[in-house]
Amino acid sequence: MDKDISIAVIKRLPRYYRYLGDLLEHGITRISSNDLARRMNLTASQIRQDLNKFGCFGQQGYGYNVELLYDEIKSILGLQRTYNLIIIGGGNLGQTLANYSNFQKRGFKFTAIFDKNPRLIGIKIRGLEIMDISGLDAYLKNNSVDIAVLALPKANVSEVLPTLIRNNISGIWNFSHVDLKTPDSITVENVHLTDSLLTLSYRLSRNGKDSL
Amino acid sequence: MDKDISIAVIKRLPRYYRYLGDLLEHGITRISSNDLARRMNLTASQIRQDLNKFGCFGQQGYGYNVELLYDEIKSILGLQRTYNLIIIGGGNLGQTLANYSNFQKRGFKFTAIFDKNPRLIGIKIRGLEIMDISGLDAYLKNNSVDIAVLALPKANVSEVLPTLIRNNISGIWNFSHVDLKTPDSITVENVHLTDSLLTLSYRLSRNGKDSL
DNA sequence: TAGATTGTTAATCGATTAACAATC
DNA sequence: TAGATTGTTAATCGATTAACAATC
Repeated sequence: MDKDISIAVIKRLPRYYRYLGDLLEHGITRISSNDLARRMNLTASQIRQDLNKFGCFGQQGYGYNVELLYDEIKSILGLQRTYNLIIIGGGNLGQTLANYSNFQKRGFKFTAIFDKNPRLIGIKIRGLEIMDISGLDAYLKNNSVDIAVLALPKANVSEVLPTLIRNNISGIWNFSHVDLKTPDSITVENVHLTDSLLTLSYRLSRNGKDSL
Repeated sequence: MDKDISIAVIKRLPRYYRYLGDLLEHGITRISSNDLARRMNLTASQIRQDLNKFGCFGQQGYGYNVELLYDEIKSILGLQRTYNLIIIGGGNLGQTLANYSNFQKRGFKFTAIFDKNPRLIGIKIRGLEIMDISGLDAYLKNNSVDIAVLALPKANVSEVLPTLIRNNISGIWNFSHVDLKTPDSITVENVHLTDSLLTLSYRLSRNGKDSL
């Protein structure tokens, strides 16, 4: 359980997890770093280096036990527990995320949706009623919330961010197209869709497939 | 117009573009690498290195002209032209993306949406009627399409990917939770929401704010 | 002119790859 | 045992930071 794992490694972890899950589904019980590297388009060296940041999960002459490694990475990713999430912004994106079952399956539970638009308040999404944003502060005080999902226009972020900070939210999954200024105690993960699209157009106009 | 721009640099370009746009909006006409670095939480050195990969946009003793630099980066990102996009998958996510006006504003035009679900076919999203996926091949042959947006379950990707490849699509914006196997001529940009969320839970469970 | 700030070279830092002894 | 493959150290490669001469 080392400290100072680089971001590059962290970003590869979910991908390892995904590939190991696929292997499991296909009934493959063992895998060598070499074989996994070929499938994932990495080097075997890199895989062994990455995994050894967290422990010795393999066995010389054998490789890695898929199920064991899968469980280890699951635990490394913090998936042994569940998380309570609230969605700020009940528009298209907020509703789409609330409807997406894959998150729930992995232990991320949406417990509330907030919006300030009276037309949206009261609508039910997957059994969750969109609540008035004015109740956010009280909700945070009375419920255990781990992650706030920001799915609202960037112009409105400043209206809710102070409330989240004041209530010591642990994590923010930010879909708004701004970089948030938050205290160090809050972990922010950004999904900037527009940035992603511009990266694509850059590469299209240069015609290089320097993927990922 | 160098070759071999690293992915790290490419990923910073949209962020430069965004910050410069903000500066423009605030009527700021010049900026030094130092000032921009402070705002963006980068080093001045890195900014100058990044920009000089593409040209000499600054002036000693003065800094950078915001509008000029903004336009340069716009052009570097390939935003001097428009792109035609089709969305494969007319579910929640596909509809959300079609509704999102920011993309249109930057020159990304959605020209069609496809699905195989009879319940969705015929529904209009922003004036776009969801079409039967069986018409995809013909559509690609008769229309100029730059980017296909994959907003469908991973299980269904294999049903449409061959058609896209056969018709020489230039770019794929992939929201499906699989890594695509495509020829080098196709540029793929992945948005793996689940991976992003797992990255967040990893960091939450480790409690380190090694942001980005 | 003097001060500011770039473009660019050199130094440092970190991440990836290669190599190999240890060992299952 | 012999072969395979890990864990780990060393070598390489690339990206970031520092420094500074050039110059507006």
